[in-house]
Amino acid sequence: MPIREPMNEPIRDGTKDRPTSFDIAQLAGVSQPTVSRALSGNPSVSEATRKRIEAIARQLNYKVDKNASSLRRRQSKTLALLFFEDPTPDQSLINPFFLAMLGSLTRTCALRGYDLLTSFQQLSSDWHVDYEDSHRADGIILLGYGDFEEYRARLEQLVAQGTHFVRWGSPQPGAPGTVIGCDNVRSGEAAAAHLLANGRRRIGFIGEASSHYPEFEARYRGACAAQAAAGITPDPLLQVDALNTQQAGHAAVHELVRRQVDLDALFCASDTIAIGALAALAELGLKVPEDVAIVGFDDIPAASLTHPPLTTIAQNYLLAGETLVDTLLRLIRGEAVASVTLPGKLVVRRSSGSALGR
Amino acid sequence: MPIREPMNEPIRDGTKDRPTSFDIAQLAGVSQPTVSRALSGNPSVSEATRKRIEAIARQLNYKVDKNASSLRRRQSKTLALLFFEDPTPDQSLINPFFLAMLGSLTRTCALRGYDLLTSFQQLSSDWHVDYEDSHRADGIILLGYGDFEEYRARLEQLVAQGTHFVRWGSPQPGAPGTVIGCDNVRSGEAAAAHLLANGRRRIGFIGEASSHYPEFEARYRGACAAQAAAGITPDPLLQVDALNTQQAGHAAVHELVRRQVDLDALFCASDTIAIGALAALAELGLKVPEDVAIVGFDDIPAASLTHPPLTTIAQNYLLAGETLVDTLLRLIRGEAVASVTLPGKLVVRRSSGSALGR
DNA sequence: AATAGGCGCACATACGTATTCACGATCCGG
DNA sequence: CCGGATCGTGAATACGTATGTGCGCCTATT
Repeated sequence: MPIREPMNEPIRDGTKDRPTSFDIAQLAGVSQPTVSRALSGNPSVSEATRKRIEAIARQLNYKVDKNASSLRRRQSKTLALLFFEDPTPDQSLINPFFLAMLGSLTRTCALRGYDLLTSFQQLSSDWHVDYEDSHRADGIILLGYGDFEEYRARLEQLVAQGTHFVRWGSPQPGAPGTVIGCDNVRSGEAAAAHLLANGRRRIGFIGEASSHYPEFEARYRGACAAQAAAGITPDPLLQVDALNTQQAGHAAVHELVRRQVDLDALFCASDTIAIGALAALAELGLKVPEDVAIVGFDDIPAASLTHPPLTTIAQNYLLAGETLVDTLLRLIRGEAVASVTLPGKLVVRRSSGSALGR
Repeated sequence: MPIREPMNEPIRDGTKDRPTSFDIAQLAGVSQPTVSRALSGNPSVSEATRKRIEAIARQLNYKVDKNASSLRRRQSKTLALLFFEDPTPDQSLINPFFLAMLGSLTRTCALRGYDLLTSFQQLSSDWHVDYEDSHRADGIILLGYGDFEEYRARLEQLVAQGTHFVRWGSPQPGAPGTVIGCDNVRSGEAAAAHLLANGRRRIGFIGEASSHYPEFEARYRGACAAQAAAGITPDPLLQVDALNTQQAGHAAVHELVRRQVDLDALFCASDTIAIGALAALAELGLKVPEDVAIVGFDDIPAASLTHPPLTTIAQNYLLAGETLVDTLLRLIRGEAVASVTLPGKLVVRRSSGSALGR
């Protein structure tokens, strides 16, 4: 027995339920499949019929049911965005750089006809949230996924499952999946080279040099390379580990003081860290840039507001978001994709001093 | 003819397709409905059967198909978040306060078992994006929807359609729908009272006093009330319209200079505006707070970084996000809800000077 | 005027899950 | 030892859209 007896006889009454393609079909005097084809631009529907159907659909404010459509089509036209946060004390603060990228991500998604599901995850949590397995999303974007080694197994599981995903990070040989990231090494080089050009010789680095944050480590490598090129051997005592928080930056400066090392510049692995460092230096009565020149990383909105304004490496978050989305879409379409490295750009402000040196 | 001949005979072969509840059913030796019941916690399934099914589901990494589930259940367990942006030149900058709220929103959604669809809309765009009509979301959260009068018709259409939505804004009598917002009037009062207590008598206001931004207008009303209570008649020349950008704040200060008005304090309708104003004052050689005391609004992260640090009204974005989500969920459940006004809190920093006055 | 071709549309069905209904088994009190 | 309640499960079907298949009609060709 057919579900709807005379096929086009609408069962739904005048209740507040949204109209379905059957309702449109009945009013247009066609079958339901024709409605579906007309609204999806299928050329096998005549222009006259299409116009008629479209008019009725608009009039009834008919919208294709996304669930039914996704179920049948076997694709959701939705991407999932997963922020992984560091376990910061304040649960609400998100890496400003990622927030800046968010605008670009949603906009690009919209332009490509995709919706974006946003979610925050604890690094520790079982993020087997499986957006793709449950057909909620066609692919996944991972942000802030710094703890690479620790979670490598999970990423490899995603790859094995055939899940479509891209992540923002540090492109590394052998890393599972597709990675979009800033050229951290070269940008680190540029930052250090800038400080060297300003006459600085004892350059400290605040940020994990371990592989916990591959990006930070790459920035440090670049800074070391620049110093080596200038004939300077980086002093390990000048490097302090720090998470990506102002507090950590603040504490790191005090750690350097405790070590009684001589330094005339600081390269901070992120602007957030640099802001904490600036505060600590101010408390200690050290002048920036006269006593200590500072360079940050990210060019977050607050970077131009610090005192003095922060010299930093700007990441192109507009391009970053676009690249993440478009790469993921290519992956979903089954095209071959490669990891992408985007350039960073030195933005000189007052915190790094003039070329005349200290 | 039944769709699947012997009901539990799986049609899908060993391809990379995800398993369905039929697959689980066959392996567990039960019917598909039992699998559905077991996994959704239906108590009419025996504990033994449930355990068996759960084990198999976990082993196969089975996930309920969200589309099929939503289609059948007629609810998506998803909320849509729509950011409405002012037409700022830089398409990428979002109101920092809203970004701060984003974390709270996603977290609250996750806790309540909901997904969050995020989208940016141009104020001008036809945002008949109809997330609820297409059954993509069960309800909608509107942020940054300041242009109240102009779009009132659209909001009323949403109400008429029975769409579930809440918006962040200024609770006003007769406003369509449910509104969650800060107590802008009282907060404006507090800001002005603070300046008055510090001996200021000529208090300027930067921000739309028209209804374009109802929130800004309410803040201005509060400030006027506080001055009136102190026996001061606010000078209309001391009020300058400004959009919510640094550029506008900057320009507003120059406008005040052009008007040659006497002023010893500025209450800015947002921190973003205040930051622009600070920059303009610095250019003009005016000292903050000695010459001009400043109070902002929002307490965005950058507020504590300005020079001098900005006195401002903090909005509790954690509570705000929670309230938005929970109110919307009550609306969806069909419960009666009322608009909510949340308190703002004065955060005193250096930009407003000491109690000793100018 | 007969036929080949194509165009436009209807029919049937698939997508995977949730829910209603009914039925058999078990349990209990009388 | 029997009737009714209770529990656990299977059968059937609904949710709304998209698509493969095939049929009728209209036009163009001989």
